[in-house]
Amino acid sequence: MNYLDQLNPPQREGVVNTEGATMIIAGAGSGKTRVLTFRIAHLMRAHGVDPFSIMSLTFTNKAAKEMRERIEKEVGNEARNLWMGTFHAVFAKILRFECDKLGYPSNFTIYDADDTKSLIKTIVKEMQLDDKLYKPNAVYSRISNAKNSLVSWQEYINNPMYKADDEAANRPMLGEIYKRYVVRCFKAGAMDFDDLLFNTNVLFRDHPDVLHKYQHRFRYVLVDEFQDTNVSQYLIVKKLAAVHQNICVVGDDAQSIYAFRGANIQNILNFEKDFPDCRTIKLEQNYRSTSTIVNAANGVIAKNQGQIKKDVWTANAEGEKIDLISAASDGEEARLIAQGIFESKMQNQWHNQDFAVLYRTNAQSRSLEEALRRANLKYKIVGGLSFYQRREIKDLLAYFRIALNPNDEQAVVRSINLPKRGIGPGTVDKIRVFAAEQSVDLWTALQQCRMYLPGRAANAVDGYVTMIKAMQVDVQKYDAHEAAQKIAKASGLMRELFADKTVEGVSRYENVQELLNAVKEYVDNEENEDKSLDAFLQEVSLLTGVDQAQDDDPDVVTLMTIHMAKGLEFRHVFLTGLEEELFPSTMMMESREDLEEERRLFYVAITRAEQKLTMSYAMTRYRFGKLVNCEPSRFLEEVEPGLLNVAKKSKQVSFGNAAPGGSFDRPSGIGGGFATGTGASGASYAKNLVQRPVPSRKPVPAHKASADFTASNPADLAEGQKVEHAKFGFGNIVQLDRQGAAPKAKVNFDNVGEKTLLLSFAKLRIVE
DNA sequence: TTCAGCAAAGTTTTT
DNA sequence: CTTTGCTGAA
Repeated sequence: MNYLDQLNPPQREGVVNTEGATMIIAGAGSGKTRVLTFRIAHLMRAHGVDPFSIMSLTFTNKAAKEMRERIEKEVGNEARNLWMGTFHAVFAKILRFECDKLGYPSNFTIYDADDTKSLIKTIVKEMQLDDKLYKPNAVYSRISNAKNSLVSWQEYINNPMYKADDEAANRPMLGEIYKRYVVRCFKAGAMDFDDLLFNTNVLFRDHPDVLHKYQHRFRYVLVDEFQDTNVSQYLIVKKLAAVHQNICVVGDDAQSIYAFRGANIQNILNFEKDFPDCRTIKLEQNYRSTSTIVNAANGVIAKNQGQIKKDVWTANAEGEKIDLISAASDGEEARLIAQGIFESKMQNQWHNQDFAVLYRTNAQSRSLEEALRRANLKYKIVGGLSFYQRREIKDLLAYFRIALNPNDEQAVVRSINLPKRGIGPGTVDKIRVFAAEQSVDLWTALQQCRMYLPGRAANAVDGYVTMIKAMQVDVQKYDAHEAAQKIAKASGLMRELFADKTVEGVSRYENVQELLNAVKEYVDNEENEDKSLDAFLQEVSLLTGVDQAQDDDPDVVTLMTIHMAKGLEFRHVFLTGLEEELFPSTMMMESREDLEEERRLFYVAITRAEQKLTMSYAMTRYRFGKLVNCEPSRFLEEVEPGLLNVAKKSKQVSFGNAAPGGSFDRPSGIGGGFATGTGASGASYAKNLVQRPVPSRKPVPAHKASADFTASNPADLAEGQKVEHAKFGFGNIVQLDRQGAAPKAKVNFDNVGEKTLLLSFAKLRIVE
């Protein structure tokens, strides 16, 4: 068995000991994916285990796909039959079979974060609560935490501890919101992400026969990235493995970076309690990185108190020192990074794909993108706004959803007046009120609109209902692609987008075409047995940023958040924005645990690098359009100075008296670590650098527009064009900006002076 | 109901 | 800097 020869002793132990409970603590770059793939291959090849009885849970769909491909190489296409995917995807699949037992329709909708937030918003509004206090994000994170800890709304309301907490936070109605939210989702036949796990737990708890079935089906359960599982997830796998006890979890407590989502390192400790005979294996040899990088990472993570003892080491060469770039601004930082990539490419004969630029927040990608574009370096952004989160895509998906589940409230709200059908928010409210008062389905309320709506609105709603009914027929009759095309056409969305000849309009139309292509691809893919639109939608709603179809050109620089980079590796990593308040993030700085999670994030970032690491920070950065002063991150001080190579590129920056071994200049009272203890540390010394003058507002003289005034198509506008505005009179276009989501024109008006107008809002008529 | 125009608020990380 | 939400006019 030659594959066993490719492994070191602990790795081999992890592969061949397939029976019983196993916990593999795998240091960064120690080959845990390799162990996991070989373990599964070994099960199938050496023990003849049926792939249908192996469940392997990963963190992203992409990880699952890669692992499946690697296993396929070992065992052939039988690997297809493995149950492999994210927790959410795998249990959504199981729930589809079983959820009638919980009272859900089998084609239940999955609400994404947008749907969830907008539902919470409407509930808060309906309860007439202060939306400043009950912000959707805050409310949802509270609900989400409850669900991930398996606290139902009943338990939540009855638990005086939660009540006290909420009252202390001035949000006494949270329990009621939780209740209404759950009820509303249930009525809409919808589950949010947390429900997929919560309801799986409910299913297994209340239906022993179902649990029994799956317990016996899955003889082997494997969990990757175990450190990032929450209580809800852990209980599911614990129950599943209770019969055969063949459970293998792989993780690294040092890389736990999802506590904000309910991930619980405690699971690792619980595991040893729940499976007392468990075999614990440590993988400590790092094969990925130079010793410089491994040592730097070790030094950093050693500052954390709570961790499992581990000694990550490497036999790799020392490699280059870690470069540290200090830039005067975020713009300069980006420029120096582009330059750094260019030089590294030349010097090492590396390609674009060998580079990754990592940052803490998505907002940081803008300046980096700009610099890379200017340097002619091809790049891709992983995550951020995914294709399926674009407005036009979500609009069309909303129609798909209604055709399958006409009670999907969020989809109805989204689509009912799009394109404009004369059904405004007032009418929508009336429909909702009727549904609530008569306690009927939303779909029933829509069909009975004549009973409570005035003629004109009722006609409009009737038209909508008729259209949906036709779509429902299409979905039953055709495969996903044909149905999707018919729905896209019938909805009127295509016509509206096609008519829009602006740059953005054209690209939106193309995006919709792209979605239809994706449906086609889905239908043509032999691996997908179920060709219905329903199946396509289920798959799509669980896609993540990393899962997206890669562009045609693989040789590109990768830009992404550190979170997205987990599990990946690159020859040369640039870690940017190492500034107090940004990284570690102010929002995270409420406790020692918070700081330690940020430090683990730093650790993850460092250990992505194979050959070379470059870190950078800027002294000033734009935030909310304001220039803000920044201080170097405390994390920089935690990197052993001997491993650092401070670039001398920027003259504006001094390191104070930072002789080797010294520390960075920092205002007194801040100190290293978290001496001040409060979340406010650091906030005191970041102040606005530039006070921008408030533009004086001139009164706008009235202008009588000509009677036949009509707006020009914004696409026809050009710089230098003479135009007339309905309100401001005549002027010349000084500058056109079609870059952003909202294109703008700067116009110099004869009477009013320069004004910047959003093109979509501008009533500009071209003057010959 | 729709739309232009203006004011205010918002940016952690993700399934 | 962007996006969202409100308001008054048609």
